[in-house]
Amino acid sequence: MGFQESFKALSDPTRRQIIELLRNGKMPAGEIVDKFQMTGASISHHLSILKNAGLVTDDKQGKYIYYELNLSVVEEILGWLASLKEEK
Amino acid sequence: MGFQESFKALSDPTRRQIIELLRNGKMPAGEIVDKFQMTGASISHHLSILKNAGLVTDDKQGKYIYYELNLSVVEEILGWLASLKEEK
DNA sequence: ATTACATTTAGATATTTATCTAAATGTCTA
DNA sequence: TAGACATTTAGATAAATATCTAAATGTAAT
Repeated sequence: MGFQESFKALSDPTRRQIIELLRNGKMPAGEIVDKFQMTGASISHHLSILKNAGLVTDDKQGKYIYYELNLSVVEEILGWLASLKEEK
Repeated sequence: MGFQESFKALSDPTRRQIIELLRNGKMPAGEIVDKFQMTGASISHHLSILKNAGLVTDDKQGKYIYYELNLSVVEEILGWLASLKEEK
């Protein structure tokens, strides 16, 4: 993980929308797919990038894989950005 | 501008380092170049991406071009990230 | 005016990335 | 156990990106 992957993950508009969707709680992959005009394979790719960056976690429950926002990574990024406001 | 360009700009490690350098105040392009093992042309390219994203401003004074961090864009990103902590 | 300096622009190349279609994997249900 | 469903993986392609060298631009100093 690290900022590299986090910011790269956030630099794509589809992935930012996915993250916004997940603000209200976990959601299965298929339901996420339904919100976009893009193949499931593409969304799956985006989800794996978000997961790799630590921004989401996944939880397999039988047929479904639930994705959930991981706020601790969001906090790390917030911390870095906030530090820019102070001289070193 | 917009989040698209901001996050893309922040997704490169060289550009994040440039931003950290500018935490302590403005700096001319050449001095920034000196901090990296990369050609001036490449740094210039990175600076133009940061500028295009609104993350830095430039101020030409004779021979030198001073770059300065623009915290208002940092604040916008902070705002978006912070909003992820609240349900919609 | 010439030269030197500071920075950017242009053009080229190799790498990364977003997306697609098709195929594979795993799980449930009839 | 077949078939349907949910999701991912593989492989391909087009577009974007980071970097370089070389050339251009603009400014200052001699």
